[in-house]
Amino acid sequence: MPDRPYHHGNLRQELLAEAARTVRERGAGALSLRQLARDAGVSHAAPRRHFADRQALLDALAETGFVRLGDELRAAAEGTADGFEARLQATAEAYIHFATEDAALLEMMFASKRGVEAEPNDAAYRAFSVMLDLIRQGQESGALRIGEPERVGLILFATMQGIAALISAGMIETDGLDELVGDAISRFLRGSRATA
Amino acid sequence: MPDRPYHHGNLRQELLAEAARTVRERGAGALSLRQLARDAGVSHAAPRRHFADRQALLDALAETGFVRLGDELRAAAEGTADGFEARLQATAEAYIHFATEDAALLEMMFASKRGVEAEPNDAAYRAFSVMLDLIRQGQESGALRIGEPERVGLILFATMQGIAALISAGMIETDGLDELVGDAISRFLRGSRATA
DNA sequence: CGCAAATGTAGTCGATGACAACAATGATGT
DNA sequence: ACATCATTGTTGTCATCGACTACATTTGCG
Repeated sequence: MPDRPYHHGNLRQELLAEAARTVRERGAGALSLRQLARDAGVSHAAPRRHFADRQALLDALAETGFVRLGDELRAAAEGTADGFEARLQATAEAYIHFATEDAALLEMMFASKRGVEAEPNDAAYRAFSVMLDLIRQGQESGALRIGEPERVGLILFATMQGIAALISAGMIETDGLDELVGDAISRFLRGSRATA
Repeated sequence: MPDRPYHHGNLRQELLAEAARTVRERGAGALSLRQLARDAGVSHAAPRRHFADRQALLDALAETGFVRLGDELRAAAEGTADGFEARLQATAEAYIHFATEDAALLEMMFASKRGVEAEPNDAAYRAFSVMLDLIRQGQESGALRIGEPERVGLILFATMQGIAALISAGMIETDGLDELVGDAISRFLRGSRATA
């Protein structure tokens, strides 16, 4: 039986992966650096070599969350070829899917940014830019007419995030969920294609 | 100099008030039962008589938050006499005001409900019912035509909460905020008064 | 080969939440 | 009045945690 080598080799990644698991299953509050260390089979101080403190771990987790969210949104948007409205719908569903699968993570992602001004190149912005691109595309195709893309995208993003929050809060039954999302989207579309 | 009496007399309320202050200024994570006890001038175990554990304190705080949010929304909705759209606008502004003044609390409020199915009579629902009433009123006045009030109210609520989340996350500059909210509202209105 | 940086370990400190046993106070019924 | 009992507060303790320091092992580079 091979004793574990002195150097783990991939500790940072393993810590992040296990942390993501814990957050998904038991929430961010249940996350303990020492417990992560035990799970990974290293000493209690080892995580410190990779994360200056607990918050740094949470921030890194939030960052990977935004990356993944951006990827999933983009995949949904680009994996649907049937025109603007269908793409928008698919993207919204992807967002809601993420939000239901990883409610605690999503909450952390937003919490991690409180009190920090947004940098135009971070993962959060790249996730948002999927919306932006979508909006621009809709405007070119004529499905959308009103407003600067920045603002319209923000409103769209907010709508999705708001629905996600209400789901997390248990204020929306998961039954009629797709229908609700579809309704919100088409309402947004109707409101955005009339002339101002 | 009067020694503090053995019984504080109003510990629960004082703990909640001080906790609200701490959450507002330094976030929910910075809240410690022992620190609260010190602030109130009682022993470290005294809070336990009023809150079974830390989470119970947070839950109570969230509850009072929903009560206050409901009150403020209702005051805004009812304190504006100039017709449906203005009322809607005022309510939205009240929501955003709450969200900017008490970002961490609002986040807590939603987090506290995760994994619990909504009860139709709790404070969260009463806050939401302000929206509901507003929607019904709008439909009677003819300003809104589409959809069951429940669903439309949910979408409206989600839109506000979403904008609030983006503000907390620093993704929305506070400059053009009122304008953005107004835009979101009128977009929602346009989308909801066209025929389905 | 040797040295420095990276990575992991052991030990410690102060703070915390939870709990138990005990004390003071106040309310209630007679 | 007063005995009794629930309420509310106190002291003491424990396990856990995050943060920090000093030290050990490994890896990689010159």
